[in-house]
Amino acid sequence: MVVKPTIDEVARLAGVSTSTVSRSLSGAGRVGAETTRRVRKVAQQLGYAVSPSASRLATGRTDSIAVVMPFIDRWFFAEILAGVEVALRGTGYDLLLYNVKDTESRKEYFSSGLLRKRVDGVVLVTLAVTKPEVRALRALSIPVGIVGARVNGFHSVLINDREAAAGAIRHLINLGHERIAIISSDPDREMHFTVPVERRAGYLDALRAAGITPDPQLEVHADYGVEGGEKAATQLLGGSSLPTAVFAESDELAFGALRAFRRFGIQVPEEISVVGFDNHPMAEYFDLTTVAQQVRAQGLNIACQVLDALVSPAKRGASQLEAVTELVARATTSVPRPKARPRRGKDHK
Amino acid sequence: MVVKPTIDEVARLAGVSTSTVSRSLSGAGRVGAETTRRVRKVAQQLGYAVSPSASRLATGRTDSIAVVMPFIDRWFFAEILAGVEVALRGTGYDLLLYNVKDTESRKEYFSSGLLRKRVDGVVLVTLAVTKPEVRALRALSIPVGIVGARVNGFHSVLINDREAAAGAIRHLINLGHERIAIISSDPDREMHFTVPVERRAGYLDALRAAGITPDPQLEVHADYGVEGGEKAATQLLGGSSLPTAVFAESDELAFGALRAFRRFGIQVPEEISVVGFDNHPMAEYFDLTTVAQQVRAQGLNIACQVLDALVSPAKRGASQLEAVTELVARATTSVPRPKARPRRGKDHK
DNA sequence: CTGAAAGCGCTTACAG
DNA sequence: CTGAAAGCGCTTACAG
Repeated sequence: MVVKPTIDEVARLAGVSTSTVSRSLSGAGRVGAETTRRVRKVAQQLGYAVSPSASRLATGRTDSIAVVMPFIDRWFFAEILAGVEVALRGTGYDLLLYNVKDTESRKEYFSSGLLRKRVDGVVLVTLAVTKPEVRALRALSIPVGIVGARVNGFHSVLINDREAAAGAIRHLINLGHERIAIISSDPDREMHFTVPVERRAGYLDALRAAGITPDPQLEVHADYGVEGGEKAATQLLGGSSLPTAVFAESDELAFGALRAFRRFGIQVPEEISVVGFDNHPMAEYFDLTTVAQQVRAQGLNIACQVLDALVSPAKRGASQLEAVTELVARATTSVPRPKARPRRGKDHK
Repeated sequence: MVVKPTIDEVARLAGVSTSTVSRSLSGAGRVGAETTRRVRKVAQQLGYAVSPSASRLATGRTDSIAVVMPFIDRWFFAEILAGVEVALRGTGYDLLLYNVKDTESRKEYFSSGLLRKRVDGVVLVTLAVTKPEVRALRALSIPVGIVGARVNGFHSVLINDREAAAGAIRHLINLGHERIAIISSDPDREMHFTVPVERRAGYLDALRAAGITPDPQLEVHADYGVEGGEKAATQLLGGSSLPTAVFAESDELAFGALRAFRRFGIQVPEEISVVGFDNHPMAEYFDLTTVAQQVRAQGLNIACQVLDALVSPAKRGASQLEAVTELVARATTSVPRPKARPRRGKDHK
């Protein structure tokens, strides 16, 4: 009825003090059951809602969690966000979304203390935070969770990118491949993501462990997304000696590679094997062999860690979790074709 | 330095009153340039940040915008969200993300006045709000924007789904198709999305306008996503008479259909044409003919409308915008194969 | 241009 | 179990 019912209205109509109204509504206990019921009913009828601002000022809490990520419309990030949201739902915490892209906006973002007094906890997604940023975050003295990296004192969840990538390569090696190419995103980007670095390291690890000398010619960089993968794969095809298998840093790059191969009439997996990473929803569509990780679960997990730290600040030790990965062998990988005479340099040219 | 610098500290060190500190920091003017500079410097050194809660309580504003959507990890929604975020960035408004799924949580959500006193504006994404929900939103008396629907008094941005779908069908009809199937998502879902209804209506419009009698046999429903499309297309193939073209309500469904056809050895577009809707990033990959819409731009747009209403509440008339769509003809559509004798019922059986 | 003071709407010791 | 009152940290008329 009333446009802006106040706590005093409720108190008056319920015949109690505002203190009692507050206690009844917050369920803080120590209020008679009958009184509580009456107050709640009046509040309901009036459509009274506690003012979050006032409540926050009085308690010092913000009941909000910030999710900070460099992208929000890329599959991985949207998935993480969805996981965090699920964890927060029903807890009473609001989810504040922040997008920080370039290094510049990040600097401003973290140093300006934008987060200060604004949230009770932070979830960072795949942000390779710099030293000063870590310091700024620590100064907030609130729980910080981070997906895809490990930082001392922060909660974290991540996969072992390096080992998982190595596993993918071993899968190829076990099949008999020796000339294995890698399509990875450019690590020299401003964001300093660790994924390209780690997955490439795993690639090298596995090769070396098998006594295979990595061939720099078989390494190509790609821009983000399917088109990037297609371009990179095409570049690979232009090289002086062709690989028998390709490891793409992400499924999206792998999809692009598949397209390039199809376009050039190269049979997968007969002529070339392809393995991706992530188990993107479309991976099954393409029957792509890949390394599966549970992205959404990671989002859920990190949010739970932060929430938990908020509830019981006692346990000072920030938990560091590792999410499992699993090689999913599908139809884009097989044994290399039996020592086919290299067609090129023989029949033509 | 200080863990929790207060405004009084700043005032003392700057040798002014807290009022002046407040005015200097908010840039509300009427403060000497020199004073402002000094105050700002002190605040900076102390690492002082205004408390949003206190500020909000004092001003009555929340400087926050809520984005409410039924999904957050689906392409369309993530894209909208990204657009909204871009619009909000740098404006000082926080972006609160809410996910309401089933009807039940929605009822609770809107009626409980969770939004009340919590945000200055709301963006609803593809939520076919019910009458009571509209009422609850109106009662908030804050600007409301809605993507994908039109509601009296609310700002909106949407595409003409019906007409755009009809355009896609006309494209097929112009090519010579008459037996055109439709794969649409089930409109009887709890969320009451209008998209399936509208796009199907456009499909029927175009058929009728061309004097083609719609064949219920050519209508199939699909679950969300690629797999849903694949299943639906397969179902279509099992029908008694085959279509020469298929219109999928979304590109994702179309991708699934493409896969089904490939799996059954049916050539696209030679044997069957396929047209999707959305121009999903992967549409180009599949060379899919589709109806393009600018999703991110719609998110940006609706946020701008809401922001604008916040700045100048004078203009009471909520703006209703229509985003343009465009048929992108690619390689999955062509003229139907020349009156091939229906193979089935002749050679076998 | 600047300051003293009231007030925003809650929560929470402190008494009872 | 309940109430009166202080206080959370700002902003903003109101005076000057």
